[in-house]
Amino acid sequence: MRMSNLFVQTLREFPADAEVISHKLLVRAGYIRKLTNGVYNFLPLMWRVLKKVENIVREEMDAAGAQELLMPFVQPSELWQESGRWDVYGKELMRLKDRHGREMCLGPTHEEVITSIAREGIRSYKQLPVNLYQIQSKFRDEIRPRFGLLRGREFIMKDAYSFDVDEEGLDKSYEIMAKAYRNIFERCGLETKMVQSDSGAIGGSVSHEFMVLVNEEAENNAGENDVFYCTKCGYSANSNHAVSIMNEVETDGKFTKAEIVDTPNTHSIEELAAFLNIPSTVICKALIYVVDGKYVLALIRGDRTVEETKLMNVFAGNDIRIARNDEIEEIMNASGFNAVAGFIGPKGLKNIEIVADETVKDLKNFVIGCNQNDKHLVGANWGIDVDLPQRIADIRLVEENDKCVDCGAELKVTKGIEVGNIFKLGTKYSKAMNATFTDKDGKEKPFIMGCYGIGISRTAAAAVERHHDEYGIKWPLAIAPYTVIVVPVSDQDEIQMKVAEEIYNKLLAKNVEVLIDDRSERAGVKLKDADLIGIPYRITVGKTIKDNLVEFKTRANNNVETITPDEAIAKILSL
RNA sequence: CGGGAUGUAGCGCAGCUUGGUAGCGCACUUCGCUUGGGACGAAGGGGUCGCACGUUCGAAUCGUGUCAUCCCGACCA
Repeated sequence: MRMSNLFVQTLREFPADAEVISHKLLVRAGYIRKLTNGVYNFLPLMWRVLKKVENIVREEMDAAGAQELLMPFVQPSELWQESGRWDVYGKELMRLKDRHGREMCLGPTHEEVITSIAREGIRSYKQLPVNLYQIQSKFRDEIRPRFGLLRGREFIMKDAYSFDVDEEGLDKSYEIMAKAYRNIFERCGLETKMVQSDSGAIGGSVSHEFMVLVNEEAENNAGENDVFYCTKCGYSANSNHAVSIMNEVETDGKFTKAEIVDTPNTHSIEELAAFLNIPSTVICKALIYVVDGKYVLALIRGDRTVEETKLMNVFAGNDIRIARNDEIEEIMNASGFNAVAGFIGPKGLKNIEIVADETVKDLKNFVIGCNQNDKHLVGANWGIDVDLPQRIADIRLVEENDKCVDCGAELKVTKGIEVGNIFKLGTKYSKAMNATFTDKDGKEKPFIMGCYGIGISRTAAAAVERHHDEYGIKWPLAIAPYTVIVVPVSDQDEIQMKVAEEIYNKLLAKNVEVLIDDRSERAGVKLKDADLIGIPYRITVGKTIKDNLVEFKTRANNNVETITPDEAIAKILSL
């Protein structure tokens, strides 16, 4: 391709509305252009990159025995009613009505559709196992789209679904996918970590995410997830799922008798601890949440943080948020109190589910809210002054330097970009949608399902996050839009142009994806653009051509060699 | 959904306080000159100042509303 013909517009400056580096660079280098909030045009260079990623995904999925198909982007509400998700998916599901008033939605994922395909097409265990996948645009009406391609509303995704006769088969399918995913990301030039994760709204039991770890110190860190990992064994998990063994702390408050004391204006644990001159570890914190519209009181040790996903899962919920002040008022009124946040306790509260984190079990002579403003109960003990809730669970966020549950070594945290995930769905959808097959024993059984996603556009953006420098993108070879760019320094120089054209034509003849910068621009412009766009290799034909030498630059490490044109061609052909 | 900010040419911005009919840099067109790290000169083209209503002789500028975009928060009581 000739640069003079290539549809690309590089910008001298970064776009004002971009925050993270992949977004800034992809816009500035002319790969993408925003159409509206969270929705982007993929321009020719970007489309080449996306096709590269797609093809790697295709090859590995096909090699793993999966079969590609394509399902509709618009789906009828009836299927979602069947699975039960029409009412629980929330506002992320883009709903619309057709001209007859029938409710439809834009597909955010395709469990329902694939399940309907399976129940019509698969009758016998002899047809199993099977794994079907597609690569397609998805739409999720995100609360807050951001970070360019990393969290858009419309994005390209590969979603695969496996069907097995039993759990054993699912385990096998799951393993095959995990292996395929490792191959895919490795081929894309991305180092990933497979971490345990919450299974979320999709449902099911076991799930893992593939995270591209990003540098904690990087400015405008694009990693939206916290990943806890063991420094010794292989344990790693998303913060919404991570567990740990905690370090020992002081849990005896040493208050000799239980009494209600004045604690004016101590709205936070820090203020309360400072006022009473005690460590936060002898305070029992009480937080009111709303899970699927129902009130929940969560108790946790004062130095610890509630992990909302874990809390939500205790109640098998779909939605969780902290209660608003007016809701707290409502609860208090219903129980005959008037305390505000900061002074809440479990004792005497009505019509509320109470759950305690494991951290509060061992508290002795501790401090806890008593539903009276500006007062706390000190010297409290479970069973004497306050009842220990029936429901005790791990609802806490793991912290750095907690210990690994598998080996006892220290846990560390890092930021990650989730580029893929794999789920064991089990029979969640097949049962709900009555999707069954006839097994060997002649009985009807629901399919045992798994689902497996890869964000194609996000993977490309993550590659930019990981591979760039101050001058621009450094595409990994496998997903670069072009392999090499030939740059004649001066289009006035006949010899330079002639040699550049020769190199270009020889590479073209060998089916190399090659660009030639034949524009009548000054050298600086052409070289800056080549760096910005991030083509892995550059062959620069300049003055030294009179000695039959060109410059060969490797963008990944910015190494420069001076070699002959034939040597340069040979290097490219040997890649 | 709450809080903050911003909407002026394709991109990045100034002008607004103190109303008088729009400007700068990049990009674009033509000519000249230049060609190893985003040159230079000359001449051009391009904007209902997000939109609506209001105040005024007169609104990019003041007021009200609305839409859009970006950031922060969705949180530890």
